[in-house]
Amino acid sequence: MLPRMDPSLENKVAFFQQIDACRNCDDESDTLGIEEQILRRECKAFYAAASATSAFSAASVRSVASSVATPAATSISASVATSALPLPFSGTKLPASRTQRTASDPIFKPQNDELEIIAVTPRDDRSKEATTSSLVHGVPVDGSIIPETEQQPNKKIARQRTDLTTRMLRSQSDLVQSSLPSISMPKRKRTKPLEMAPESEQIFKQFHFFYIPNDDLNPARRMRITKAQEHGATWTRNSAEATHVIVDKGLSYDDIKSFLSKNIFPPSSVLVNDQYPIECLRRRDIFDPNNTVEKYQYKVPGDPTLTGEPVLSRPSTQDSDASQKVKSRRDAQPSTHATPDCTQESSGLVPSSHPEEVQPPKLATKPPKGRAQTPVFLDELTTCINAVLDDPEKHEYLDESDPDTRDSEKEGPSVKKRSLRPRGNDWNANFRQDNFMCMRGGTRDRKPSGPNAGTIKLLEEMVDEHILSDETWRVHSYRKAVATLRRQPKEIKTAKEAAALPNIGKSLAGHIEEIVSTGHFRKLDEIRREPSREALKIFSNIYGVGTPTARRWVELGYRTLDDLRTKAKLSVNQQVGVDRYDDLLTRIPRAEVKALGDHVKDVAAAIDSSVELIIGGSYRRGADTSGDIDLLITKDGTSETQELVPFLDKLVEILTKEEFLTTALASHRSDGGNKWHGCCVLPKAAFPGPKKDYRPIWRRIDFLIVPQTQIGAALIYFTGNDLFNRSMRLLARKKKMKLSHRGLYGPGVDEGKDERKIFEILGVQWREPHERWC
DNA sequence: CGGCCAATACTG
DNA sequence: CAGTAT
DNA sequence: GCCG
Repeated sequence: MLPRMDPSLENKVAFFQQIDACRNCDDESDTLGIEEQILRRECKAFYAAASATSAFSAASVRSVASSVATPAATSISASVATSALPLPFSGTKLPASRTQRTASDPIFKPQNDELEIIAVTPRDDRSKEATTSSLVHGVPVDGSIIPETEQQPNKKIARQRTDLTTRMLRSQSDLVQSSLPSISMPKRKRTKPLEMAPESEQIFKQFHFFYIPNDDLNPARRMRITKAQEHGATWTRNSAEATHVIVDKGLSYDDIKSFLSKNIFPPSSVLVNDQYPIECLRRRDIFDPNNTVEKYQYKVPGDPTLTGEPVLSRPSTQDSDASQKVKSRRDAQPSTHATPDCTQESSGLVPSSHPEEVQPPKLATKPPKGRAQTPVFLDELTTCINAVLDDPEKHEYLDESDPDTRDSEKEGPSVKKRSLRPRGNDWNANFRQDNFMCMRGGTRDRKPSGPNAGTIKLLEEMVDEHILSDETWRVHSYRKAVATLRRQPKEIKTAKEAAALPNIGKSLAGHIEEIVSTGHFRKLDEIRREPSREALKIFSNIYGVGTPTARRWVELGYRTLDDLRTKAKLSVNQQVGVDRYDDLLTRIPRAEVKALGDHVKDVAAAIDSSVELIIGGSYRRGADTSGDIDLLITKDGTSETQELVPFLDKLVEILTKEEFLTTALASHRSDGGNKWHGCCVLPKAAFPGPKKDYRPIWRRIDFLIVPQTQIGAALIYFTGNDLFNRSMRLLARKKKMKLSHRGLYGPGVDEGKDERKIFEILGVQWREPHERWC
């Protein structure tokens, strides 16, 4: 699944780049624990009064915290509030996308949406999904499980919220009294006068920061406010003139939405967390918080614009579940769950009813300097696993220690900031005309811009070569270096300059200087000169062939696929890989993935209408094209894989018989065997164009049977992306737990059914499938 | 120096 | 067990 | 390859 999503070399490169980015996540994940703890501690303190029971187990605290972010009970009202929000967030996606996509889909299956299934978060099918989601992944999921967890927490939340509201209002009223928007500070005992930073560092000049809570009672916040003021910011208590709304750590969107809706904030204002100003200072630049690859780093937890979904449906936990699950809609229909409203075409509603909010195209970046003035909605693209990504050091400075140190901390340890390239899923591009670089309908795109674009380009090409050479760690280092380079605001010209940057050592620094000064990268040119290189690339793209085998063949003198066909001894799988070389390397349009999935679902329903099929992989993440199709098969009430084996056998048998499946690549499902790998082709009947033009393209397809008790973990695993998975697993390990496709295990922990709970237990903020691109 | 990009399952 | 794939 |  994940790995194969990018058969082509180019894609591989991109893939690795992503990995790199995620790696950071991983790195940071270590610290996540700390961060989390700090956050929770603060959160707890903040809501102290509200908390009835003081003695919470760590787990309890965690769940409370997470539920705070997504109280189900408030889902409906939340949506309303959200829609009414004056704040323009980025990313909200337009409704139109669905229609567009569908319409343009070449392989659209005319058949009704009957067997809906895919729970995915694809915006295209959003409406449907929402409707069907009721069943959700598993289980009584929505219905039973979630409710429980939410129930309790909600009450607390309510209390907390009240408190918060009070505080916010309080400051608000203060404001009224002292109409002085700017410089006047609340009556705060200012220990020390502001020590204004030099003019050159007054990066916040002309910006008005509105804090939530808008007071400086909290020492940490006071420091942040002071710091901001020293750099030119105006602390405003008038929401109407706010350019930035800075939300304290520990507060989720749900906590503040009612406040937001009760006050007027200019549509151009930006909603960010308390980390944003700090990062601006560090970078000495007002960058677009939505355009950082830091994923959610500067967003408020639960900010509807985070998810790519329409604001409308965002809120409840329920819908999130909905998005993940798939259901066989025929029966699902009646399903339940309330909130028909939400489910009700979010896509349709959103557009028409609240086009405005959704609208604000570019507000994230402030008017003045932001050099990275990319449209806000970009943030969706850059979304990633941020679960794991906070820079601990920074936080620590902020929260508990001397704020000054953070400034000095500029370069050093801050390796984290990585700017991911704007991944372009065309849906993002489509849904608004003012798009830009996201052209590309295939996969990720590369960003040629930037002061170091030229250098980056060559380094990335070298990465490709190193990948082929199987120099894993070198690739790793290059990627990190490229990431660092990518976020440099100025061109790095000398080795000295380069070496001063994190992740760039002596060696790479030299290469960088060479590239900048000569325009060439000799090592790259040399490697490229090797005639065997091309063959190596071709061979390693064959299914079933890795770099060792590819290299071996090259050494044997083979150079073309024909050489292999005639001279090499191929394994069964490799034979298929060679025979269908082009097919298997061809990306699968989203529409086809759906069509293929629908077909399987139809057959599956005929065998056993109670099984559920969920298309995972990149499709579930909303990708425009996929490298293969991953189908998760589960059924209510199952607790062991075995229980589904008969079904899988039957399914494969039928699909093979009707020639949907063309070949099996791995099917030994002896004991724990829980999967089937093979190839399939879209039935001619489903081909949209003239039948004579129909040409079956073999597609890689995987079936994975999963007992309902493990569907949550399986969904995580099969949704990826791999980087995301790795960071999750790493995090689990750091927390003395183990995460696999079967579940999350650890002392007192054994969760496999509920995807969301796994996130919770790990202390990772929930991320919709489409937010799991790293 | 050793770690860094995991955790497993199937093929041969 | 090495290699490949997920 | 970089980092600790």
